[in-house]
Amino acid sequence: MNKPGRKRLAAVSKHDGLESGKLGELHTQLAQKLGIDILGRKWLPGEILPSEVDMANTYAISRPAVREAIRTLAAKGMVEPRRRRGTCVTERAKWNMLDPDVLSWMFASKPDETLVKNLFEMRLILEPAAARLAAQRRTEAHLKAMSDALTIMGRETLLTETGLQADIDFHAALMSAAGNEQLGALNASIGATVALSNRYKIAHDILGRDPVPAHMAVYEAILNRDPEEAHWCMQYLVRLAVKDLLHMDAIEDLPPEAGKEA
Amino acid sequence: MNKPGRKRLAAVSKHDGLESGKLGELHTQLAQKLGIDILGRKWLPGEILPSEVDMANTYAISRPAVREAIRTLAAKGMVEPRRRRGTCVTERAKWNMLDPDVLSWMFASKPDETLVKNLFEMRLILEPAAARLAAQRRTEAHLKAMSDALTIMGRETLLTETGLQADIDFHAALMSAAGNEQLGALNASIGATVALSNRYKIAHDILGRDPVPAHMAVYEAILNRDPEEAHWCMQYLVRLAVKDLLHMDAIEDLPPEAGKEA
DNA sequence: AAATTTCATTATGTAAGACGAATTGAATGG
DNA sequence: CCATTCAATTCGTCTTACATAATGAAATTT
Repeated sequence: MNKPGRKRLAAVSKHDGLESGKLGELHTQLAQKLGIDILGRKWLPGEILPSEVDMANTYAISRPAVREAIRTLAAKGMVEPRRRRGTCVTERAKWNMLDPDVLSWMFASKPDETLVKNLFEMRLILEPAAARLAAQRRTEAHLKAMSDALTIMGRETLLTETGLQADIDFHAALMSAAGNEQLGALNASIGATVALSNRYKIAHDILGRDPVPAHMAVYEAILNRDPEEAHWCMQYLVRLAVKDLLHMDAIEDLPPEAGKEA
Repeated sequence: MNKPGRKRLAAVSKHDGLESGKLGELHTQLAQKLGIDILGRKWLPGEILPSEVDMANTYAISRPAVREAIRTLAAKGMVEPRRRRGTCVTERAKWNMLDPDVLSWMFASKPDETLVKNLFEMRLILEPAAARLAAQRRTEAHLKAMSDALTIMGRETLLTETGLQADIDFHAALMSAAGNEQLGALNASIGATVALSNRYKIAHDILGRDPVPAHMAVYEAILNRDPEEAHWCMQYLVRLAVKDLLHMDAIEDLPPEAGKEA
């Protein structure tokens, strides 16, 4: 089966090899390619990937480079190398679906609507709770970070890269203010959603409503140490994003808005 | 500075080298050791780890092994190798605090009470919401998995390894029934907490109350497709665990129980 | 004939040595 | 004093070789 004729060349093989341009290290490129392929169901759980030497030949890179790529995927729970058997794709339940890399690979492989809905569902559960905690635990530094982000958002809108980053920073500062490192680890996924929804709006030219007021309301509730208000305002904010992005008034199966009226 | 005298020997260096016994691969051992050290604050964010060759000499292993270990840590966001600068420990906010390995390293480095509190705080936010979703999305397969787990729990109690596993399985089945893959990725952390609290109880010989009734209540609410009831019952269940493990009636800063009476 | 043991195969795990490339920092020159 | 150049350091990569363990088939024994 294996054609032994094809000698490994200088890492520049136009059609199936990896680019040697400014795309990062080789092992990173391969990890990315494999990750995207696995998430895109080109390799299914339980299947065995080609052996390291095969891959090295296929992509015209060295075996250590292949191994490091596999090591990366293994660290994210996606593959499991074992002697003599080869490297096996693990069951989906073991994958770190919230890892920033894995998330980006998911977006790259299939911009699935389910993924977006799942992420917003998660935000709708987490962020209001985080806001509630933040209202009670925030320090001056957190307030300043959030306030600064709001200022930039107001000045730059979401059309500029810095404005978009400010939006992300706002949510990051809030998660940090919640004072729970483990909860804070979910910020990466939230940031991805924020970026996604904003980029979508820009791409489809739906400037829509000004995002600052809703953020400001959250900020003030946290400033005033009002947990309930913070919770409600954040829920409102996320629901707005859902409405804009998914054209849904609410995510099914999640409880409707709390008692308060808009 | 470098002492060139010490030649790298056959991977068995009693005092500072890595064991060559049945502790897994060398790169895994090193990743583990470095991970624990970093989480234990022996290396602080911003600091540069020893160069790859230095480490290879120190632990009497090969450079590829060192590199694979570093690759593992990099995949979890804990270090960032760069040419000429060396491998730098990243800021804590970038670490995947919910990664199973990272969690286990945290437990190994410092059984911090804050960590336990953080994890239960997260459970108290996530699991009731997940139960609510599960009540609306569960399939027969999910019900069977949960029911089976309950049966085993009732038979084995939490004193046996299988009984403990059944408890974990119950929560895993519930998270799966919630029908959100991203949310489901948090199950690893929840499982760690469940295991932790049960092992703690066994170690301190607090058999305490029978855990089955509370679980059964959650199960029945999900069986009956009653989201509110499921939410409440799960919140009650987690609160019980908090009370047993942390001797606290409630986690501060989180809202008190809903309207219902026990 | 069935079960056990043995052994060769195969893929990952590890080692050693060399070179490439990029970035940092110091030395040099304007 | 600033800019440029250059050299040293460290990660990134390649190559080759051997070790190790697990698999499956063959051979032996019961």
